[in-house]
Amino acid sequence: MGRWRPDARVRLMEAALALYGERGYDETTVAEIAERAGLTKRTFFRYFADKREVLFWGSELLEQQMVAAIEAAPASASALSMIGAALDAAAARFEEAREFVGLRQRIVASSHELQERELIKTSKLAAAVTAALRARGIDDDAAVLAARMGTTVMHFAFERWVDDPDRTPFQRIARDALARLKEIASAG
Amino acid sequence: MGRWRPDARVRLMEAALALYGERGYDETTVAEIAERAGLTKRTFFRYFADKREVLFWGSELLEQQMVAAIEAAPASASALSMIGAALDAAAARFEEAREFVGLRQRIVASSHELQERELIKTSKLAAAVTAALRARGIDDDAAVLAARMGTTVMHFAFERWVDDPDRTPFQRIARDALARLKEIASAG
DNA sequence: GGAGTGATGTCACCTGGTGTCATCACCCTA
DNA sequence: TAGGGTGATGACACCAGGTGACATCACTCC
Repeated sequence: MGRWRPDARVRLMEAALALYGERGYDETTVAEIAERAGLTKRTFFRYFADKREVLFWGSELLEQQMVAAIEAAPASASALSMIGAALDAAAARFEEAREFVGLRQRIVASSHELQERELIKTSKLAAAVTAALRARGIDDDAAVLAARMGTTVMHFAFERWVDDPDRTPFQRIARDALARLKEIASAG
Repeated sequence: MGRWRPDARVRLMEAALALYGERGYDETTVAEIAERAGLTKRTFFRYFADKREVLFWGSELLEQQMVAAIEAAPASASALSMIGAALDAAAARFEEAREFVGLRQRIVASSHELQERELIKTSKLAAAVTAALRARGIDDDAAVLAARMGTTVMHFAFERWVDDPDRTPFQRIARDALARLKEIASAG
């Protein structure tokens, strides 16, 4: 076997992405992924907690960048304008990996199990954003609510962005969505 | 065995709730639940799609009642005021089953797997609310965003409500939270 | 060149989940 | 009142995800 060959994690990710894409998530076996990567089922589970997690590697990076954007916002910024900055950071990350993100999204959308995992990742992201907002002096309740509005807008914009034939930049879609959300909230 | 004894589904639910509460979700086996209910593992899976689903029986009812509240809202109502009505409906449901809801919540909070399932149920609820808003003439984007704001507020209020020593009514907590959300959105 | 170390393989095992068929309780009808 | 039909359940075999324990290999460093 490919013992000791480097990049086991990356090989496993690529194998999983390929197989999930080719024949579907449910129809793919962990043993098959491992075989394609020249490894063993046991080794797969040493790198990824479960069969789903392999698709969400890198979500911490998005989280970190959004948090960093909030930390870097001007002192006078309101909660929602810091959310706007975080969304800009997300935009940069999405744009730079557009095709990967698109494939990944199609796979996730095809499986109930994967959507569950996606939702809890979003929830974790919201928690991180909440903490970042609190660190910037936003009070607890407002931090929670603003962070959730942020992930709502991100999710909404993401869905529009991934299969937009015009390839409108994520940043623009997200900004419009955020503006729309404010409008709806104010009109109530 | 208790063949033919009625209420198999209810017996399974009660057994599951009891065992999850006593010894934890992960430490409970489906075979054990079935045994406690006087049934078989195979029968458990005839009533519930999986080990998690047994805790979410009745979530369709909440959905229906919130949708009904939107359908019954006055013609002049804004998207967010219809969300308010839906939250009132949710409040009624929560209050009438407070202790069950609390136990269930503690169990869900203890397990990652169960939180995932909870999140996808919330997402399904948001989709139903979105459809109801659209049926009331709210445009697509606004319906999606308002519905998500609604589940955000519901979730936020729910967390405060379940372990509030003062037993403040859910309705009041939710209304305050909705007001707070509007305030944050407007201040941005 | 040999000891140590960390990544991998091997194997056994548990549990969630499903397909298939037998079996039982109950109802209906002659 | 016997017998057939029907739907719920049991029994059994099986697959895949996931884990613990231990052996084994490649590589490094002395």
